[in-house]
Amino acid sequence: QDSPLFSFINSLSPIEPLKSAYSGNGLQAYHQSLNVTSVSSIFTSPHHNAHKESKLSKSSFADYTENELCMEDGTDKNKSPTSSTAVRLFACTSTITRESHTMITCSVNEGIVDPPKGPNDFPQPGRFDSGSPDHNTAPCHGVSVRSDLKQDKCPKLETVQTTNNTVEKRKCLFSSDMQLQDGCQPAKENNEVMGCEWEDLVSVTSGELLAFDSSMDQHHTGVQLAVNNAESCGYLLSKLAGGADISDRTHPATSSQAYYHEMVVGEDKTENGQLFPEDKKTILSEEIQDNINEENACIPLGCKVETQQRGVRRRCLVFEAAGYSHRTVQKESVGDLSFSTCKGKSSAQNHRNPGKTPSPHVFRGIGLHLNALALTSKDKMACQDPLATALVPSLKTEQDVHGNLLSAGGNFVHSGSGLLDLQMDNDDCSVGGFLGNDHNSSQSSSPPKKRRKSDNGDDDSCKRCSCKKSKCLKLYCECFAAGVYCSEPCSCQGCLNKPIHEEIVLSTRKQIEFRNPLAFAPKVIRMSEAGQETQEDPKNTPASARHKRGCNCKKSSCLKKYCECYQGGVGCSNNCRCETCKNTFGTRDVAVSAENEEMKQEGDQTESCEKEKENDQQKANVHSEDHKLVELVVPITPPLDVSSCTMFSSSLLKQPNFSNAKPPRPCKARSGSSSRSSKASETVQSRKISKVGDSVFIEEMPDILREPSSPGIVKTCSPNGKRVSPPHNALSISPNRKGGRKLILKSIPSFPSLAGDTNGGSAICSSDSATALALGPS
DNA sequence: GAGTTTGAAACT
DNA sequence: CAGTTTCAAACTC
Ligand SMILES: [Zn+2]
Ligand SMILES: [Zn+2]
Ligand SMILES: [Zn+2]
Ligand SMILES: [Zn+2]
Ligand SMILES: [Zn+2]
Ligand SMILES: [Zn+2]
Repeated sequence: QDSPLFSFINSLSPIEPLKSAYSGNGLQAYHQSLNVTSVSSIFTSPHHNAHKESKLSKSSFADYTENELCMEDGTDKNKSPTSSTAVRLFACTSTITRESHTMITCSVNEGIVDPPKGPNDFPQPGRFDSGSPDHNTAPCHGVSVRSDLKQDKCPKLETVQTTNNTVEKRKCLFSSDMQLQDGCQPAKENNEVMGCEWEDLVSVTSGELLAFDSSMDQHHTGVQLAVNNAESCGYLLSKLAGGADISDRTHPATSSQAYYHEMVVGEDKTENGQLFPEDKKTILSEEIQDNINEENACIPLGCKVETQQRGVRRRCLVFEAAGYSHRTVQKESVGDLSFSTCKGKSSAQNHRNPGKTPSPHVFRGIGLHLNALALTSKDKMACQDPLATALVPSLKTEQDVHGNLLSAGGNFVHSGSGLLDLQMDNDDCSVGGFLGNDHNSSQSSSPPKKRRKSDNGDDDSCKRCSCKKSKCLKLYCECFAAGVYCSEPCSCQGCLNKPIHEEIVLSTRKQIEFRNPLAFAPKVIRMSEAGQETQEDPKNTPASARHKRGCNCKKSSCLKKYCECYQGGVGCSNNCRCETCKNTFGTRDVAVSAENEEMKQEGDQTESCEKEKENDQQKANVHSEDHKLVELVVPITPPLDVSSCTMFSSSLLKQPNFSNAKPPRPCKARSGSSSRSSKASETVQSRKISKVGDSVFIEEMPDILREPSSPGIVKTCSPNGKRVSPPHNALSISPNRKGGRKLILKSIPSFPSLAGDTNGGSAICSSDSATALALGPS
């Protein structure tokens, strides 16, 4: 048994020849061995098998073999339900891409994962089934289509490269897994400890997968599966290699995410790098958006999805993120729309798979995965889908788990993917613009339209870095920092942050990450919180977000983009060391703040403060309202300590990751973004604070994702980028504060946890090799 | 677009 | 960990 796995792994790098086809037999057998009856039943479901098989047959075979391997592994370890899923995934994957590697990995993971899940199995299966049947069929087609597309579009050369990449990726994945195993806590343990959580996770995953299926088609499903699988795989691997111990540590979730990322990333890269990119990317993005929108509805994917395999994967990734957005959207609903197209669409479409919808956002967001997951769960919950419901619980759990366990896993993932994604981002950027636009035009109706899309902006908007001495291999470079490769819009000199220098980029990234694990973690953490429950106000809960590391502003009073907090659209937290903080999104020491702030302003700092104040006021004058709001808010601000919250917020972490990836910011607000932001902000305002917070939050995420530019969240709003944007500020501010307070409580901390998670995740993701490093930390 | 300001990143 | 230098973005003009 083990031997097979090992062999499998070994073989991984090259492509393995698995032989068997993954046929149902394997699965069944597997199931039996596993014991998971319930699961088995689910998996067993003929439907799936049939579908899978059919799919598999269609697609690839090599993959299947892999599946077999997986199966075997699984059997060894036990697993079950998942296996079936995994199988599907594989099948899908295979078909979809050559990425079979990834698939393989996944399969492995799946095996592992499944077992633990046992309990969860039920849900999963159910979900699975629900989704799968219909979807499956469709997906298959989709897959085939994609293949065609790829072939057509991609030149042979590209294909070749891709393959190579894939292989490498595979390796990486493995390595990652390995690492994870080593570093990570064992799934088992977790399971035991958190049995519930674990289960939840699993279930969640399943749910997600299902959702994907429905919405996205097979591809998505495949992706999801892969993800799930990946997670499980990690265990397996660890077990196999290291033995149980490893598995114990690792978090399945984490592993999986990481993998997922990688896979996704890998694809993206390939596509991006090789293919082309933009067009496809754009398409993808669009598709994604569409999907997202549709997702809810369940849709479409096939066609759209087909277009780009990549897209699919991304979508998968997005999922998580999507969840986020979704949730928010849903909750907030309309208001959100303004944010991004997505929202609008979602609102329109939402129905079914709300969670998915968001995915597009996520997609851009990059880092969102983790968060997305969490959100997803919520979303799902919110969502009507049965799956969702089922998932919901699990989702939450997942979040917790992630946070707790894995933070690492989740986080890292993004990092790894980051680079890859980055490329995506570029596309995204543009896309981002379009997102709204495209979607709007075509799909949605939406709402808001986002504006113009493109019009404008996009083009310009997407400026990127203009590095001269860093070669774009240091954090000075926004592209690099965001985990993206430099692209056309960049005006950098001596740039090495390009796909062709992938090795260098990854190695450099690892180094930096090694020094500072949080380096690529999302800067801003958000909590979504769900709000749900929280409810303090009826409205919603706010979401809080804060800059992980806090700023150290001295002269900007945190009122300009010089301040990372402000730029990120979040208020300053206790982590900030700013002087004279006037961050419109919330000042530091809020709680204390009211009094303190006043004190400070008038008293101590008067000096600098005064000046600043004056300046601010001046601006304020312009914006006077804003300031006022802010002030008001300030008092409100509660005293939370973020710290406590933060750590915890593992879930947040996830998001951040994505966010981290952020954008290359590039885009300025200019057209699109600005409009967006403004809209968003407006919306927010109108809505109200509590929501506002969320909305803002959402905005941020999306923005980030979407546009690189937005980074600041646009918030900033100011289209020109000039400094202040009063109105916006005001709007945003209010939300923040309100949200901030509440949110803060929850989210704030993200920092550490995120970092940890992120790091780990990123490491893993990022590069295989690099990843390894990452694992350790968390 | 050039030049200044700014605070993070990098370095010591 | 603090202090300094380097850096590129944010901002100004
Ligand atoms: Zn650069
Ligand atoms: Zn660049
Ligand atoms: Zn560059
Ligand atoms: Zn600041
Ligand atoms: Zn700050
Ligand atoms: Zn501040």
